[in-house]
Amino acid sequence: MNKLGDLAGEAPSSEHPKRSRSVVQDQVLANLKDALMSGVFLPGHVFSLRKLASSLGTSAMPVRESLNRLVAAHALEELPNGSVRVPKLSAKGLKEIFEIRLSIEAIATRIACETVGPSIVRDLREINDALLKSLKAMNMTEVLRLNQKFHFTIYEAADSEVLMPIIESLWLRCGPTMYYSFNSPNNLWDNSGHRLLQDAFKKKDPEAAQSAMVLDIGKTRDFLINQASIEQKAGPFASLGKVAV
Amino acid sequence: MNKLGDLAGEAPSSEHPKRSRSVVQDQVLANLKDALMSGVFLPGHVFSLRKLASSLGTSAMPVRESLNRLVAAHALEELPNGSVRVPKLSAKGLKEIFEIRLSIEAIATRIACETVGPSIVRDLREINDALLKSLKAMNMTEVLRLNQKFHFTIYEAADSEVLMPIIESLWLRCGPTMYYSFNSPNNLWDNSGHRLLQDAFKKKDPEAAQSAMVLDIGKTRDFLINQASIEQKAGPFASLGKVAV
DNA sequence: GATTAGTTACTGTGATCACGATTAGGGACT
DNA sequence: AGTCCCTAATCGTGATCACAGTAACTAATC
Repeated sequence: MNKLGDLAGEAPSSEHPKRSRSVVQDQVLANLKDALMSGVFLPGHVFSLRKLASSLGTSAMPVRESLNRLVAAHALEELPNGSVRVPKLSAKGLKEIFEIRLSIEAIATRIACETVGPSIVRDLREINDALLKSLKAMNMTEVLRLNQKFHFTIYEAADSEVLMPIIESLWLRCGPTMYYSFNSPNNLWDNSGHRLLQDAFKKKDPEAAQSAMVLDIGKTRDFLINQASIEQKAGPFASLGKVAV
Repeated sequence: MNKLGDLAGEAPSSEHPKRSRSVVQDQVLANLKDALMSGVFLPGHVFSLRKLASSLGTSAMPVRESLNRLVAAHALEELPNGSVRVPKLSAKGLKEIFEIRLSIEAIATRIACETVGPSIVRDLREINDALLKSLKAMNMTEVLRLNQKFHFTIYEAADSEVLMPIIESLWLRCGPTMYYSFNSPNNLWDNSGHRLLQDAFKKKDPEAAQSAMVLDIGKTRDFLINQASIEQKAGPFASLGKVAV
């Protein structure tokens, strides 16, 4: 499973590629973030600095700094020997994260609904239409990607440099687990939250938008908690072996 | 301004110092965090990798990783040329941070009051007594340190790996500005919030504790916002530079 | 055949260097 | 005296290396 993304696929032994500024580290970081959100790495996966570097076609330095940033954002956790891995969320930790997500994303939703223009209504509808189509095709990877896009379209509208990093960190933390759980068979996605959200933004009703977001996240949380208790043996919450990179 | 702390002051050219594991980076990071919270660096201060390294008696590597982590936590911000500096908070940014602090720390306070044992009452009283003493002596550095200890005693009691990193990040972001503002002459510290908090924990009343915390943070916010408008010319709120991503 | 000891490969860490870009400073010319 | 250009110092970045600790694997011994 080489090459996480389409990062400059040249051989490491080639001559100096034209790099203007620190694009390398940014690309590596973006790649890793995307991979985490998309469920490329399972919870518990341990990263190897040199292997990751060579698989990305770069040296260890940019990977070191990227992993360091993800550790600082608690998207990855540090092992006693200094290695980093994708955290295995306990049921308690998962519940905590969603508790905070409820509060923070509710605030962001209210602010967004208070300040944003009407163009967001169309954006949200388009995203949700695509989501429903992917849901019908049972393409859960795409469903999760579009769900993320739906939520972040709202949060970006809040235009807060304080809220956004917190929300991103929370999503990075529960992303791997979410991906894992929503790939299970008995998965029925409830779209009522998204509908209520669109209605609230159409009517520019911040209170309604806020409670709709609380409802939407609450449903996701309940599903995940339920899955956690089902998959307690083989799921990402138990001891699962490492996955080759 | 050499030597932030008492970090291994040996000459870099000496023989191998006995280092068991990655204590160096941890010490550097702890030093920088402490310095930020204590107001050693003013908002706008630009860091130089090599100078910081030599002033700390180490090489560039541990400093690089520490600064990187602080950037990831938004405690420092990245300039277009890759240098990092202490952010100059705009009045809007400061207001946002305190808005989130109100929500997050209120939750942490409620959880703490619900779960923690009675020993916290004594701890809080001791800290607040020392705070009042330092206040009488007009030792504002000590007051700020004890205020931080008071708050974090509560937050640590909530025992959450989700809330604590968020709270720490928020304090790191507004720390330099707080230190700067509270060193001003016309500063009267209102201790009523701390008193109400202690009462609430004594009676184990989570709701009262939560609203007392909201009150306490709100008072600090109002004072800071007021200071911001006073010092609009020369203070840390002056012409806010671009905010790099 | 099971256990233990020894060796080998691999881990992150810290230090150092080359590179390109940016910046500040000084000198010369108008 | 003011302005402009050139140079030198400094910046972060990416690559590479030595080191110490650890984990795993192999081989020898009981």
